[in-house]
Amino acid sequence: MAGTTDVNTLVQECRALGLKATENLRAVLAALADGARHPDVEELRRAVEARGHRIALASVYRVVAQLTRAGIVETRHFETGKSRYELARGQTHDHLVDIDTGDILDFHDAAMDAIEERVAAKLGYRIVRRRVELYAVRMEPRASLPLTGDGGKDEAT
Amino acid sequence: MAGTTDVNTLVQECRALGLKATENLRAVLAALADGARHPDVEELRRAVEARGHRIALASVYRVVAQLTRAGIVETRHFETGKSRYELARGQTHDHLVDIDTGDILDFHDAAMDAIEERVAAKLGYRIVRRRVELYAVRMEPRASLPLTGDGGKDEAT
DNA sequence: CTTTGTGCAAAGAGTTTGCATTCGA
DNA sequence: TCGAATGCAAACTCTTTGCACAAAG
Repeated sequence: MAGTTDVNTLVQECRALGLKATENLRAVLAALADGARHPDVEELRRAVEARGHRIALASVYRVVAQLTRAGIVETRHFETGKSRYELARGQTHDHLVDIDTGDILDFHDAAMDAIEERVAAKLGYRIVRRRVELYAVRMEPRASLPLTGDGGKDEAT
Repeated sequence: MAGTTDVNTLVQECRALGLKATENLRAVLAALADGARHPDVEELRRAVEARGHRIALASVYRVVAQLTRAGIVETRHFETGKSRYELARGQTHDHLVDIDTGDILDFHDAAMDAIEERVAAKLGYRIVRRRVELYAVRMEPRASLPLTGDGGKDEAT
């Protein structure tokens, strides 16, 4: 897992794709690799500057756009009006947004994919990309259920 | 189904909720009831003005916001950057977006709902709202499959 | 008559872009 | 050196808001 998010590896990928390994690029990748999971531009800029490197907001936009085109970053549009970014780990995944805290959990469920494909096929379509977002609240823990040790059971990363 | 989208009925609902039955409200409801399925503000304004009633863009925003609060309209945020609006028919439903044409098909699948709930429960959550969008392309029709009669099979309205 | 809705223009948020300068290969 | 990347500010798109006026109940 640490290898997947290794910054140097990501920079290599970028260079292989013809991008210049600039300080901005490195810093954005580093911030995405071990910062908050789904930062927006401002958070990303703060994360980069927290690493001691100044960057203009416009450059953050340009770098993430570039990385998105390269397939290294995914741009998400939740219902907040602003875009959020995350490293594209190979595994595609969906999101569950905790309405109360704003936390975003990643998950993946093969059966869900299968059903979606079946539904699309019935309509005569082949799925190219999907967006599944579950907006939810924590369930009241029942006394009979364990409280800890399963909260992050299916979460990615 | 025709009864559900009857404008007078919708206006009654609005009045019952304390909204004033203004010309703008009526015209927007009428445009939503029998115009394009998922108009954005501009399209909605054009549809209203095509009915011979002038309306300011700001008023379209205000009317749809009001109707959304009232639960009569649903505001959708696809990946285009602009909001789209539709009448909230009782049945909640998901969307399949035709990448090539921009067409939006509505569908609903109980099994999909069930799986989503199961996944959320496994993470310790109860779903409040969900957003499922499938971005897809038309399948090449195989010679062995019927061409007509199933394209719109599961579509709502 | 009072409350709510309306139009217009201005403001706001998020994002993109033109241009001169800097930097990586 | 040369093309790509950067910073800055201005521009752009979508949406909201303040205010004076009009209309609904």
